[in-house]
Amino acid sequence: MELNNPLYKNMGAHVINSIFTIDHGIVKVLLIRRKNEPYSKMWALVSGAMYNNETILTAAKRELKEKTSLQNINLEMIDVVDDINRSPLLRMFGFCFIGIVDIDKVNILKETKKTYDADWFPIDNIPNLAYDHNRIILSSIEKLKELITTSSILKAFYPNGFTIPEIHKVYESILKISIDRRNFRKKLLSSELIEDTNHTKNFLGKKPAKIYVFKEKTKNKQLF
Amino acid sequence: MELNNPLYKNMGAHVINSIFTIDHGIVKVLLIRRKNEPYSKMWALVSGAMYNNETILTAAKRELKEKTSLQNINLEMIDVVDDINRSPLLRMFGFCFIGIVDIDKVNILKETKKTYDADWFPIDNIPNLAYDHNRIILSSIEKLKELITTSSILKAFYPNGFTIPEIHKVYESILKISIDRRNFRKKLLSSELIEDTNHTKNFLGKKPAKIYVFKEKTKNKQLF
DNA sequence: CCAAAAGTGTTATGTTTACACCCATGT
DNA sequence: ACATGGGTGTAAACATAACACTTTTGG
Repeated sequence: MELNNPLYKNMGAHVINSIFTIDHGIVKVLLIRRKNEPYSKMWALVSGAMYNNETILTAAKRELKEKTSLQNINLEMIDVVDDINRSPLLRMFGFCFIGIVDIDKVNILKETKKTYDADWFPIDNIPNLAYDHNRIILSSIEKLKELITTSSILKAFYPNGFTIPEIHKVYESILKISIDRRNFRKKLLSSELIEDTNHTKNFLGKKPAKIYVFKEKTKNKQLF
Repeated sequence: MELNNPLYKNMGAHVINSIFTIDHGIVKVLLIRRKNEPYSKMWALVSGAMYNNETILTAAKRELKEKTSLQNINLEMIDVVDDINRSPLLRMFGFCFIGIVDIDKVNILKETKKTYDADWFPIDNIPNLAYDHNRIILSSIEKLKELITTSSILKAFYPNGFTIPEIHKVYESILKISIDRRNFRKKLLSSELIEDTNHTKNFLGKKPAKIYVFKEKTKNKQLF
């Protein structure tokens, strides 16, 4: 490779996180409001420029932490965007990630050095976003549906285990379908993706529900 | 983004193509022998450095054409590798693509400005490769299996249509399983991924076989 | 003892597997 | 006419879908 050829270098990269949650049955995505140019004051996915001495995943986690304080979130790369003019400043790749968090267990920073605000938006009601994030959030929503049926992206969402009725609602919210309770339970159990923990979770005035966890190995079986 | 920060730029990218074919039932991958440093004289996947004024896919196709003369091949990005030191010269992303061609319909250039040789290697017998291509070819083989069961990557392999017995052998070769002829036909037909062309293909001394084509829309249904 | 949600079983329906015979062609 | 591989149908096994009752808890 002729390193003196300027065509071979002078590139940079963004990392762009679509962080989802489920809030009372509504699927929501985390957005931040930018302070800096370009696209100052606009809402955007949790994103930023990557350093050339870190890995892509490290950059994604760093940006997420810097702009929202979220840590230890499982992120999965789902796409690379590379329109030549997608950034007005420099040729920038966009590495897109997806993650899912429990809204009740996280506390989002409202303002940071580079952001004015941060909030959860229902995926049916997303404001106009900076860069090419309008397109990216749409493909992330599609990918979320795909991931939930073939892999257990939900493992990260329920690190301490989950009950089957809980996760049932999550599937219904994301896929926008309704699934028979009893058949859902049977399918999930027979998939061998989850296992019983011998613990139960109590809900007020209701029969306690068994707590399950995702097994380590993912078999990549299509569920729905 | 503070453009004067050197951490934000000075990156480059490789495009790395795993081109597969099926030669008399054996799955093979296309390798080239490098002329230039680094890794001069070593075998490698069909790859090269991307220009900062082209898209990633354009770069992948350009490299494929420059080093093998192959054109109009359908390429799909399957992975991004980003170890910080994967290239000794510069921070380089590696964008990995997969493609599949019909060995009887292509003619590979043996030598180019940047390559000494090019050849097809059975995937069970691959020489030591340049860069991190040993790892990449392994994940490409796994991805090939995955793609063949969920999408019709074979569409590009059979642009003029195929017969069911032909494609049946391809599935068996790649997945290394045996599938009942009659059930294979039924599953593929009922998947609605393919349609009859009302043409037939003659084989010497055998009953002519119907020619099918893949439909445009891919439904992403898991077949096996 | 009542309401609310968790947990279980059974039958019907659809899908996949296993398997055997007939058909069109070139020699 | 026969050898070779293409094309079709059917019954058994298995998986999925539809559906109703019992259990545990807090109030």
